[in-house]
Amino acid sequence: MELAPALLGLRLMRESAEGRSGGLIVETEAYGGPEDRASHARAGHTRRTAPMFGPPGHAYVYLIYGLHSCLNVVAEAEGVAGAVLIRALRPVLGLEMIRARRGRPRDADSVLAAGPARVCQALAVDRSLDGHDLTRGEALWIEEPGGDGPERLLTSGVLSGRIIAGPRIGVAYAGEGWAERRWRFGVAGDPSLSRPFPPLSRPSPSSSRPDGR
DNA sequence: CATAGGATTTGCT
DNA sequence: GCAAATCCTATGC
Repeated sequence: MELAPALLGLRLMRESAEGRSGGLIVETEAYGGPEDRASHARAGHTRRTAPMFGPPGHAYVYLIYGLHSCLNVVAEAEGVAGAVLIRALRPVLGLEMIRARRGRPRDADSVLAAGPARVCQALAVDRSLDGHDLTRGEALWIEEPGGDGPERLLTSGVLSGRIIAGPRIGVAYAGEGWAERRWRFGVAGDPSLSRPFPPLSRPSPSSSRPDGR
């Protein structure tokens, strides 16, 4: 859980035959172990979820709806299930490449990786990278954003106080309070968020319907 | 062994 | 706003 907000502002990098591309992590979601009814690990240690129980800092990449890949960073010590879904990036490197992979020439740069499956398509991440070590700086890795440019605006100092939390997306089925937990984190106001965060509201019976979808 | 459904995106109504 | 696309895991008989 602590890892999810900590990843905000870091750079996710990809090196492939086409060259290097990457972006700043601006939205994440935390998933727990078997006790978390919204987590893939709810079914325990299976072939598919094995990376979630593996060493931290490795990737857990799965296929959803038969066509989209999603990337997680394994979060807990080996043997303990937990992972952080990368829900959105702000693209900063290899824009041409990213645009070509996405195949949507008319989209604004900011939305090219605004969504967990878009992140994977933008950086050409698929299940061949399932279990990949993200700490070694090869093929796919996470690093501190150095240098200058717009990235500096997202480094930790400025970032603190700009992190917002909300309920996780698409887990209404979980019930028992797991669906309501605010384990989705994002950089407030960032143009690359996958969708808005619901306003933090006092229960006002008649007026609103804080949906989340 | 059969089947239901999903941590999503897109395009059309 | 709604449904399709499409694979594979998990679950139940």
